[in-house]
Amino acid sequence: MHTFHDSRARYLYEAVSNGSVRAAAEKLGIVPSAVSRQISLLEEEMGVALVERHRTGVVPTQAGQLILDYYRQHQSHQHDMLAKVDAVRGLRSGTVSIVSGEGFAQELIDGPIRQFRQHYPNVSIALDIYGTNEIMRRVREDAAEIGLVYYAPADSHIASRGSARQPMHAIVAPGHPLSRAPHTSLQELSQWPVALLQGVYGIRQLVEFAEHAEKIRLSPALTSNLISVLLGFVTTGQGVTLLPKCSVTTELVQGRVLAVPINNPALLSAEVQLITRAGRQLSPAANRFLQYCMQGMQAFQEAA
Amino acid sequence: MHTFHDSRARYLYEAVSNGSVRAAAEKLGIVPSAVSRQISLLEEEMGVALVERHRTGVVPTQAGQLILDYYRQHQSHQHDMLAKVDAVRGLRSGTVSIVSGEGFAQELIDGPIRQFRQHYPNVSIALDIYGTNEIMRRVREDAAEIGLVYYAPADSHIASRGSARQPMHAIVAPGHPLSRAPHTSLQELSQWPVALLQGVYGIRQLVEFAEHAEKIRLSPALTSNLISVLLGFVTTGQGVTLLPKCSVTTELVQGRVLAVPINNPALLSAEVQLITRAGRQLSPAANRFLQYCMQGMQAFQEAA
DNA sequence: GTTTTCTGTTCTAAAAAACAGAACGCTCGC
DNA sequence: GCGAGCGTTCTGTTTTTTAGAACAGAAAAC
Repeated sequence: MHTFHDSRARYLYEAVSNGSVRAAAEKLGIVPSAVSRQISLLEEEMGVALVERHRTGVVPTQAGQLILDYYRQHQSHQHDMLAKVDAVRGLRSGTVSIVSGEGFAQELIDGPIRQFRQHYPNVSIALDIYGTNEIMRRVREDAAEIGLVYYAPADSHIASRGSARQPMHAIVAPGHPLSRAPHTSLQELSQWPVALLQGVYGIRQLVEFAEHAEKIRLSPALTSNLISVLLGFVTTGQGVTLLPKCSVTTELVQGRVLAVPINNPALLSAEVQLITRAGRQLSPAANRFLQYCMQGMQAFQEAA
Repeated sequence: MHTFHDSRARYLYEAVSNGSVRAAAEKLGIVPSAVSRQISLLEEEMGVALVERHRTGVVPTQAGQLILDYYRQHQSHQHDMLAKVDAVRGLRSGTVSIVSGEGFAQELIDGPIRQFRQHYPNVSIALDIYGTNEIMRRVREDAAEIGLVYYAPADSHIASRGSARQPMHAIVAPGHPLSRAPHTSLQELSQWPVALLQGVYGIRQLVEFAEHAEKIRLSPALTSNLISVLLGFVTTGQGVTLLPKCSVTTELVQGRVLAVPINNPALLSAEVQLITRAGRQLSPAANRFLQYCMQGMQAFQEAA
């Protein structure tokens, strides 16, 4: 028995459904001889008669009935599958996976994610928080489709799909001596106890780059892997930390902290990068989400 | 979206399963470009990318994965269907439907049906008992595949697939005056009370034909639609009945009745007919059962 | 840095499959 | 007998699929 051709089963189905080969041919928009031939070929392949030929038309044999039952079920399954694919294509289904640094999570959730979910409520979003290196690795290895990262190291496997300037600021408590200053400098900051992220984070790496450029060394009084820990250090009046504004938007509007610009070329020109793996074909959902992110970043940059 | 080609889904499946287009091509015994092209066509039809092309091979997208899931399930269903068809073809499944007169049921069950069931235990047999006219109608209208009928009227829609001489006998009880006679005649029978089947039965119609030919009228003391009723009339010593031997085999071997030949051309040349609808393509099972019936009839005729 | 060696893809011509159209055989009912 | 309906068969034509070579890209080996 050779391979079964489902297209031929359709001819059998139409012939039996419409009662005759000629009626099936008319419905299918082809000539009766083609229908007859395909049914004959199917019978040849199956090694058994599938229809009885009468003067009045055709009726299925036992074997033919089995194929018809199969064909109807098959059509149903195919229809279901096509609906699922169409849902993915039409962004009525699917998942978009994002990895970002902790500092962007709040902005993402309150901005692009909220908007995207309003338009495509059935698309699931996976947002995972990691350090810079892990973000790069996950995007590179397709564990996530989209990455949002600060101070991304150059990587030929990674493509930047957009960026926004996010200058580093000194984050201080409202009563702090620096809170009134219009701007500050690394030199000035070195006089205060400083809390910084761990070295695996891009924010920290950028700070170290600036330190190196200015030949100034900030001795961190506290390091952590969570921004909220640094903010606790600041809000309790123990010192300052260095973060982009977007990482502390909530605390800024609440007045719990203040952000003071830092006069340093590297820190001023710092950017947040929207990345994907180079050459990757993103899912329709991820592609659309990317557009929302780029719009959000543009708006954020204009507002700043 | 055009019609979905399952054959193309196979190329997608093999490409993903084997990790690369080239490996799929080798497994399928075709050239990689053909696989690549078919996948591209499928993507074009679906309007969405189905695989991501990497240096190392291909991996499915979300939409591609949906098609793969569908394809695996589809393959399973197709396999099941093919197994069922193969079972019908190999007589490991299916049904053969038979209609016969009451007089042949016992012979059928103890002969062809028993043998057929030994060889093909998984084929179901439907044996229904009707009068001659109803048997002819059911075979003609495909309500049954095979008919076994006595004194079948000519019918262009009905094809005789075999026949056996079954002379009509006078059935009498052991103590009856006729029981010792080597043969009898219609004339002689008219002297006794007679039990006959209803007019719709071929046996009765044959008797009436013989009556007409000899200008003798048997006035039936009892008519019934069941042979067992006639036999009850006979075994209780109330009179005689007219039946072929095969209708009373059980009672003959038990000695409960005796069969006396009747000197009448029509009754002597009576035949049982094995019939199917003319031009009908019988199922494999019915075809085989027909062979068993023909063998059985031949053996019965030789024994008689 | 260059070459090699894997990917998948594209292109044109050839092979295969499906189809169109006419003619045929058959059966029924007129 | 004859027309009308059915499925089938046959012979070209059209469409679809495949073969084969050449190409582009990227990683690994030289």
